[in-house]
Amino acid sequence: MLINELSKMTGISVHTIRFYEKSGLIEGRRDETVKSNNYFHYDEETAEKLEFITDAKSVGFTIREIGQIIDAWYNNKFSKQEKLELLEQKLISLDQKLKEIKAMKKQISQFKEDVLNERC
Amino acid sequence: MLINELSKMTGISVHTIRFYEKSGLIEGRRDETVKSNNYFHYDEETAEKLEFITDAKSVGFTIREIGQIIDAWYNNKFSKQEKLELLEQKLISLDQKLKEIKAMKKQISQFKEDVLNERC
DNA sequence: TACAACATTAGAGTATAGTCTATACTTGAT
DNA sequence: ATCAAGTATAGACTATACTCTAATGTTGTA
Repeated sequence: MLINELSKMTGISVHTIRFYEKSGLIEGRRDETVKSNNYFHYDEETAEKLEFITDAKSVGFTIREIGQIIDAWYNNKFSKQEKLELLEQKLISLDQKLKEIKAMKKQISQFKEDVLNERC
Repeated sequence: MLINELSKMTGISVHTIRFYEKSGLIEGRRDETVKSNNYFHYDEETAEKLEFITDAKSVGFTIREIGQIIDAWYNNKFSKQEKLELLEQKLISLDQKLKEIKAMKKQISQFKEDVLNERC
């Protein structure tokens, strides 16, 4: 599919998709048999990656981190051992985030208590 | 205390503390009895706020959101009802983040499985 | 009194992650 | 053939959250 269809499928703007491509997160391929244009073609896997990017961004991963995770899964830039270590690190950082969020929930619940009881 | 002491106490740079002050998150007060300078003085509560800001940033709240939470707790810009609603909204958004992080953990665990079993 | 350390303000610079504009070419329906 | 809609590239612009510099004044200790 071309970029417009990919954009509609994923809800990510054409501009942003191009930005992700320049950032190395996804990669379209050109159809060498077509000489009249140099349009990029994208497959289902790219759509999957874009959905993953959306989810990964919302949990706070940066573009760079997301790129590493994608490389650890879809590509072969890393050895098996390197991939496993990288993914394990990300799992650890997610556990850390879980802890921080739970602590923040407690703090804000306490704020609510304080407001309810006119303690502030 | 003066800004340098506050900085050392909290581990936040003087520059960043000033940035937070300009952003309305904290507020020093001037000692009106001292005419020779216009130094700002900060209290323990400001140090607490800065610790809260650090925690709140790490769970992904923006400066604007953090400002609202601080206003809902330390100040009286909002009515009791408004404060409770704002804090409740933040609790809901934290629950949402928890869900997203748990889902992301599952996804990355699956990536790990795939790498282990050479499925990618 | 000298002077290093600290204070203030205004504004410039940086990094991240987009978002948009301009220019130019291609495609597909009428 | 025409023309709206789609595509590519380069680069400008924006928002957020810092981070730093310059200029200038103040404080406290030797």
